[in-house]
Formats: sequence, C-alpha cells, structure tokens
Amino acid sequence: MPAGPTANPMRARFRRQVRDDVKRVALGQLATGGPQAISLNAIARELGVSGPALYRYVAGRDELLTALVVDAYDDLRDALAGALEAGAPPASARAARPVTRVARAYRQWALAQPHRYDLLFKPPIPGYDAHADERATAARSLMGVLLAASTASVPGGASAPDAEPGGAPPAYSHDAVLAERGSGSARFGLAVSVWSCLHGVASLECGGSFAAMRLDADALFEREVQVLEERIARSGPGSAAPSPG
Amino acid sequence: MPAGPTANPMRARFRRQVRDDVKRVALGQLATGGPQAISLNAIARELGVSGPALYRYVAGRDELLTALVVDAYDDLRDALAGALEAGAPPASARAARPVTRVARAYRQWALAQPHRYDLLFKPPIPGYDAHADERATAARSLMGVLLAASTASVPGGASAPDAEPGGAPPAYSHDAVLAERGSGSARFGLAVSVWSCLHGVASLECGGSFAAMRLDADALFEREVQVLEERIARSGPGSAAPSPG
DNA sequence: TCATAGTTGTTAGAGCCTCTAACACCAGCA
DNA sequence: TGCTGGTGTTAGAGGCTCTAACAACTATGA
Repeated sequence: MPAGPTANPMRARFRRQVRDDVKRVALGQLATGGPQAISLNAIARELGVSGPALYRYVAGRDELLTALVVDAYDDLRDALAGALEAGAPPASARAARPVTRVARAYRQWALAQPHRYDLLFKPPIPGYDAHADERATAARSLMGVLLAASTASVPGGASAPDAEPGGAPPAYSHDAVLAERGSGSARFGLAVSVWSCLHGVASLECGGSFAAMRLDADALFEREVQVLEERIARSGPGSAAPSPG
Repeated sequence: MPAGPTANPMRARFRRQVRDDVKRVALGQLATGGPQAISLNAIARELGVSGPALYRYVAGRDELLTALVVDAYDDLRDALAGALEAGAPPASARAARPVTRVARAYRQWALAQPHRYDLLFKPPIPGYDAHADERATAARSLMGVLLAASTASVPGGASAPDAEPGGAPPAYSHDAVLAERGSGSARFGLAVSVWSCLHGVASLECGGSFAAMRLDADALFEREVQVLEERIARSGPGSAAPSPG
C-alpha cells in the first residue's frame, strides 16, 4: 500500500473508487450477516480479485470497519439534515416539528440497516482505542444536526447562532458544536437527551426486543417522540437548566 | 455430546460445572476483547483441554453465545430486582424512588461489563433467528422487574396485582408480564418507555459516545432519571393513556 | 527508445479459527 | 468378561487474516 496520496490523479481516483467498491461489498455482507460476516477474502472474491490484493487499498479488516463506521455516521447525519431541512419554514404549514421530523428519519435509517446502525455504538476494546478520534469527530458531526433540530423545536428559540436569513435551521458546524458543548448550554444538554431517547427506542427495535414482545413499535415510537417534543416545549427559552458537560 | 440429560446424577453435575467453566472463561474473553475474542479453541487451552473436547459440552460457538445472552439477561434482572427490593417499604425513608434505584443499578451493571451488555441488543441475522425464543423469554423476564419498578414509582399506584402483604414491590412473574402486555395497559407502556430511556443512556455511555464529547455522564444520567420519574408521576393512576401493544 | 521507479497484481504460507471424523480409554453393569 | 455410553485424543478439511516474495504493468525521464 502506498504511504501517501499518489501523485498521479488518475491513480488516485482509481484507488478511491476501488476503496468504495470494497466498502460497498462490505456493506452488503454487513446487512445480510452482521459484522462477523465481513470478510476481506470474500470481498476480494466478489470483486474478482484474489485475496491479498485488497491490502493495497485497505490496511486491514479493522481499518475497513472503522471506515464503515465513519461513513455510517456521515450518512446518518446527512439523512437527518435532509429531514430537518425538508420542513424548514418555506414548507407546508402541516409539516411536523423539527425534532419529530428528525426523529422519524433517525428511526427509519436505523431500521433500514440495523447492523450498520448497531456498528455505531459498539463499546471500544479496553486498552485498544484505535481510530477513536475519527469516530468521535463523526459523532460530533451527527450531534450538530440533533443540536440544530432541538434548537429549532424550542418555541421562540428557533434561531441559532448561525441561522441563515431564510429561516432554515442551521446544521451546526463542527466548531459550533464544540463551542456549544463547552458553554455547557441547556441547548446542548437537550440535544443529548434527544439523542439518548432516539437511540434507546431505535436500538431496542433494531435488536428485536419490541418484536419479541409483540409491541406496536410505530405507536411506541410516536409516543416517545411526542413526550420528547413536550419536554422540549417545557424547557422553553426561559428555563435555563444547566447541561452536564 | 449426549442427546438428553445424563442418567447418572454425578455425570450430570460434572457436565453442568464444565459448562459453567466454559462460560466463565468466555465471559473473560468477552470483557477483554469483545465478542470477536470469544474462541472455543482458546477456552479449551485455558481449561487445559484440547480443542474439540469442548464440543462435548457446547454445541458450538453460536450456542455458547446465546447461552451467554440468556445468562446476562438473568443476571441483569437479578441485579435490578435486588436494587428494587433494597428500598422496599421497610427501608430507610431516604431511599430513592423505585425507578431511580433500578435505573442506577441498570447503569452500573452495563458500565461494569459493556460488551456483555451490548451483547443483549445485537440485531438478529435476517432469516436466521436461532434461539430467538430463549432470548425473548429472558427479555420478558427482565421486563418484569422494570414493570414492577414503574408500577411502584407511580404515586398511589404502588400495589400491583400480586403485591405481597409486606409491601415489597413484586417482581412480576413471567405470566403476569404477558398478561399485562396483553391488556395493553398504560403500566406496561410506561415500563417499556423506562427501558428505552435507560437503554439509550446506558448504551451511549457504554459505546463511549459521551466520553468522546467529554460529557459528564453522571449528571446526564441523573437528569434523565429525574425526567423519567417526573413523567411517571404525571402519568398517575388517574391518567389512562393506552399503551402500544 | 529504453531503463528505472512506483504501483498493483499474483502465489505460497504461517498461524489462527470452527467443526467433523475416527479412534482410544475408562466406568459401570449384565 | 464383554458391552455400552461418556469422554478425551489426534488428524484434517476448509475458512479466515495478514505477510513475504515475486511478476507485470505504467509513467516518466535520460
């Protein structure tokens, strides 16, 4: 595997595309057989190439896994951002509130690819936190959208620091997320609470726990989102409960 | 591996103990290296026996994994039940409310063994739901304790169908859990909400998401539990929001 | 035009894993 | 004494990850 980025731009593009192919096949394996089913050998076979060739493009199985995690975070973030923008002010008045929209998108994303979703929350191996930084960065990026959504759902507090004139809720930039956390604002705490709640419901449903009890997951989810929105409404711009952090 | 239970009771006891040894070593591997680190070969080595010998006691790696899952559910349930009983009426008046006690025990159990906790919520492999029944039964058993705790935390609604005269909150029996779900009661819905919330926070913390953002997980958790208790208090015995089911 | 350096593929193989097959041993019992 | 069932062994098939050594191809500069 070449150390740095190849000088030749054609080569660079080629390398990028092969890497994407590898990840695409890996995603398929992940979907059908879980993380255990991801095998570099099998990927190579499917790509019509023989075994060790892949090591020119991927450092190893672990590196591939973390790449999948980072991609998943980004993909989920984009999905949520899309749902958030889809109902921004110049939209139908009947559009659901921001957090509700984002929550539904979150659940749908998780349900559509449960193993990929599950991958995001695997506990790290103690004493071996490889790639922890990349994961953390991607997670903060996701938090940015949740932060924007929670802020937009607070009645009277819809406009955030860098809101655009058009009124669309801003997807918080990475730096803004850091600043918001640092300030220990209630906004950030609320966003974390939203994430916890969404993750709890989505993860249990993905894991099959609801199905095992024959629960109506749709109704359950909608009720939780409703509770969440009420909680956000209660914690209006006046209340200033300090956020942990 | 012998098909049925061995006739000889000495043999049976021995078999059970060896199986426990296997699971004990597997738990160690799980704690230090995650599920991927669980290896029958390595377990055999550690037990001073050679490879295939373990197949006399364990059908295979998958079966061992599900056994670990079921055991974990039972262990977690016992921990929660202990926390629930620890503050039952003939206890200090300063004891926290039932759901708060159970919530703290839940979090501590998960944090003490993150990979074991994570194991409980792995999405099943599509089209291959081996041992789904055992898992579901164990999960319902866990729900029983959460149901008892939620019920006990509702002001004025502390006594449950089969409450003991002493006033100790009952750990719902398996049948009672099924009946309660079937009735579509608000109690059951509340218990599921409690579980979702607890799982959301515990899972995110186990996965390192909070640490990645330098959040104060203690404060965050306590606040969520507080919100949960308030929600339970609001949904007093009067309100009868139907539960999904 | 040709040599050279860098990139990308190949096969061979070490070492791990799961799990099966075939065989040896040993206790209890008719 | 010989049989049976439980338990261990080794051998081995087939999979995996990943490294090493080598062949081929490509772009570039003399």
